[in-house]
Amino acid sequence: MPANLGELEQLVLLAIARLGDDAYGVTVRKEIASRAKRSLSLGSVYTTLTRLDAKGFVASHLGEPTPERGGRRKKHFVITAAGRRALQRSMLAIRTMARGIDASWETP
Amino acid sequence: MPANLGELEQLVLLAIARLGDDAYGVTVRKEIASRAKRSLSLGSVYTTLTRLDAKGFVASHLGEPTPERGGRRKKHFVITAAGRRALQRSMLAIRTMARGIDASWETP
DNA sequence: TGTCATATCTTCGACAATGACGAATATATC
DNA sequence: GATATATTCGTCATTGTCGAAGATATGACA
Repeated sequence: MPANLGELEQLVLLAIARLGDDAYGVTVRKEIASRAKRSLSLGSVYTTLTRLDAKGFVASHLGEPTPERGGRRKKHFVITAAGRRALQRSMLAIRTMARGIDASWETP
Repeated sequence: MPANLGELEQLVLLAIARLGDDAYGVTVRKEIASRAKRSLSLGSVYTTLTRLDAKGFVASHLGEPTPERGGRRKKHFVITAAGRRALQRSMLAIRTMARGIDASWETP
């Protein structure tokens, strides 16, 4: 069970790490849009979130209803230890391949 | 047609960049195995190579038969300008998301 | 000198995993 | 109830992965 991560899975995992407590569907999507300059539908985000959960790479818990104009309760996500390892492995693979080629591939 | 790259596509592209003149199915596979510590079948490599070609991210040309113990002719690959751009975009997205989180995600 | 065995490489065919949406559904507040 | 906020569903496209089949050089040898 090698459990490799797809590109979007990596982005979502990173967004969660970056958002800390405030990581849930809508904010994850926003973070990816603004940071990675990549727009995707909420459906895509949730699908990925659900799959990461199924693989044990993230854990979730429902938040309490917030006073801000009602609406359904938020489902917050955090990265698990396994998710952290998987992400590090993925990123290391890419970095290792990229290191030492042309300067333009290096981390700026 | 946003043309995002999958994770394996990124690795294959990087392997080609790294191999220079000597990039073809077998060597690409070896490079990924030894560098990225990721083993995959030749079939997987060729499938990816073919798809990248179809998208115009790599170009190919057949090499002359080499004297070394016969065998079919090699199909050499090089990255195109479009491929280079796509790869840079992909890597930038990940890097931008990764930057500034916990120190453990940073480029070592 | 033909043709066969074998080493090298690439192509095929099939199916699993990921990516991506839009529409449907749930649930707080006012 | 109306509406804003969030998540789940159903579906299809793209990417990832193989194993097996096909192609083609060379070397051996009858």
